[in-house]
Amino acid sequence: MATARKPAAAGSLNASHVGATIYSVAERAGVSIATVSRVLQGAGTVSAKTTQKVLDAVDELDYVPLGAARSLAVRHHEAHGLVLPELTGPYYSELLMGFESRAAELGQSVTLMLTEGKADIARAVRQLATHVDAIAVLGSAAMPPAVAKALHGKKPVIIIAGSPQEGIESVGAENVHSAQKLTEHVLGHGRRRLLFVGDPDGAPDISERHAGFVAAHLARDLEPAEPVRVPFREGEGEAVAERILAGEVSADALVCANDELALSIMSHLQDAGRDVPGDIAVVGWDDVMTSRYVRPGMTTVRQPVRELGALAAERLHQRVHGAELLAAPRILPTQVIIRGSCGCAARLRDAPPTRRTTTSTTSTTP
Amino acid sequence: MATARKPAAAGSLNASHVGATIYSVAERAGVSIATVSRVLQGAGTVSAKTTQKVLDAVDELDYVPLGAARSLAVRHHEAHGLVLPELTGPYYSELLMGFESRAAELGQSVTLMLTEGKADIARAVRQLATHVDAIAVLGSAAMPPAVAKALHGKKPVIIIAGSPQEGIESVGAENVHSAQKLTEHVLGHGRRRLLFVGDPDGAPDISERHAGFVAAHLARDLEPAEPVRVPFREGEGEAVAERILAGEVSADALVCANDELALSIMSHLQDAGRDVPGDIAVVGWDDVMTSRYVRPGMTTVRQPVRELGALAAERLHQRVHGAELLAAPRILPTQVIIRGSCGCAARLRDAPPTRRTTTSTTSTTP
DNA sequence: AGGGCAGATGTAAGCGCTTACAGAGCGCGA
DNA sequence: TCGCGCTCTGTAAGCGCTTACATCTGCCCT
Repeated sequence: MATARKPAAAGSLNASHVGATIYSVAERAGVSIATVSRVLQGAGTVSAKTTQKVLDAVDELDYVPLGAARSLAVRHHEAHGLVLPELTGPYYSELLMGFESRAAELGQSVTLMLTEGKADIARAVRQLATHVDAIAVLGSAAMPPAVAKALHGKKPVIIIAGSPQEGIESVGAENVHSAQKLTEHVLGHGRRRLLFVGDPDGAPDISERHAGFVAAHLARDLEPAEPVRVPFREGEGEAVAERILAGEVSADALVCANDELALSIMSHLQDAGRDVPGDIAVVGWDDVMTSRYVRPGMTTVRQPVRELGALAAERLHQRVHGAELLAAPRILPTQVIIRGSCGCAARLRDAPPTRRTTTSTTSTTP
Repeated sequence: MATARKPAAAGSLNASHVGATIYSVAERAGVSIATVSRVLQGAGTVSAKTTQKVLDAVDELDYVPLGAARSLAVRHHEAHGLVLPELTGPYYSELLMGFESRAAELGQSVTLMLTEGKADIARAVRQLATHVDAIAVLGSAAMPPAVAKALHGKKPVIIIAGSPQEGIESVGAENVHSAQKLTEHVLGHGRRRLLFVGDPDGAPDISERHAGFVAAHLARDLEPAEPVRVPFREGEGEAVAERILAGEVSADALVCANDELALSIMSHLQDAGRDVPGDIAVVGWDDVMTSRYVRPGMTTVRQPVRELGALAAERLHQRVHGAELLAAPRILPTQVIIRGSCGCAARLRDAPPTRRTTTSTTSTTP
């Protein structure tokens, strides 16, 4: 009879209880484990009759292969890691969806790690690295460079929307150019006391947006004001609104680092009786769902977030399979979405996939 | 010299290039692989001096253990699978955050799978099962019972917010009771032509909410109207609003299956000049961020979604470590959040963590 | 009829790690 | 001084799978 290295202790009773192995399946089908493996991997040639016998055995035993054993043998985890700060708001979720979807198409599973709330991120990343073939990290996810260093060279790493680092691949959405366009648009409404709300030092993409904000001013020989440095958190909007209402800062337009902030500020200003955009214009970034529902509609910038995630998964996969590291970051174009909050004639509402847009671009930096 | 079963082909050149193994670390530290393992696992007793030698070697070689090998040896993946339909809206993200966070605390990594867009879900779940110790599935994620069956018994499975199935553990948020309370509240405003918007057959929790809606009517000897069966998708709100505006259906209050739907409908009705809640009240479910920003604020129900995720991770972990299957579903209490859209005196805005609430409860069904 | 060949299957050697068990070295009490 | 029991370390046997290679059938061709 077939090989029987494994006495399979539980074999005599309910073999499927603890878990059938390739041995039990082979035994049941009356073939060798090599044949079972061949049938399951679809590799090699196995006669139709034998194939059926094996499949039947698999079925009867409810055989679920042990991934670890396969991974060890083929030396591939067939899994990608994704490191994000957290998941509030649509940005990260979209990214994750794009990533998961492409990874799945490529036959890779995705292991997610959230950094927020974790005490020892370096340790967590190292841990993650033991289970996956490659890792994508969101730029702002606080990943100590040391860890990146340790990982890089061992496993492919890609940075999403972060500052490109020597020897590590990056993908991101265009920021500077579109921020400049957006700012120019606001300036075009005759506003002159614009304020950038958000912390340019907080995250690489915010920094780029601020750069665009500054560039738009310089292009018109205007002096850009100092940014109002606040973190993202929703609550911050209130604080900013208070300062404006109290007259501590004066402005006729706010260019916010993201929609959450913009929405919160606008809402507070309106509650206090201010007219948006009459008294003050407010624009955001991200085009979250709420931005379509508020009155006036929020003028903002839409990023191809899902595509970004998919691209990261794709590149990781290619790298795992031998592709060379791409030195230049891949930059995806964004879209400026004009609604009413910037001072444009308010329209009642946009059809969800708004088209009244300006496209600002660039792909793969020169 | 120490064991050298492995000639470690690349050993002579840059050993860390392809990846150091426990053998190369052992060799470099001048100890056996068992000692290296002991140091890394923190198991057994190893002298301080030896420990340091090993740690140094690990550092110098940038050693990252191969998770698969460990998993194979210990017969544990130390990973939990989570199956969700998709990730739009805050619900799934919150759930995922709660799940990931608790799992991480327990030392488990999480592998995410999204069913939306996948052709062969059964195959995907099977695939997932090969890499994880246990799986949590969102109730409405279309997971063929056959798959559940195959998995159950082999690996612990838990259903989140789904219809409990014999032999499979479940966790969920309370629906019936809070839906009844919410409906009663609306009836309390004198409304009599309430409409339930959403498809009770679409998902188990919607069905429960509808049951509460019906119960509230029966408690007052009122006849509940037939539900307006529409899927969740944001676009559907418009269609419903059109039907109301066209007079095809008449109602003075809408009890919607979730906030997305409620918000969309309310927005369309307002655009058409209808007064909410004056002409018609609208209430939702989930307490998404937007519900705090719209005017009037959306009256809704808040679920402890994050806790739900954490609980699922926790139970899975316990089950993996031998805990018995819990027969009764664990039900977490929810909170009815009263704002203006139900007809209550509109207030300008709520402090984000609104407190003007009714708490509706129950834990672990009798 | 015999040789050759291709297709089907089996054999066995790992993949890198954990861990039971055994052994070595050492201090200490009798 | 000897022996006992520690503590620390090494040996080696797997964990369940993949896969190169060997083997065994038939079957066709000459």
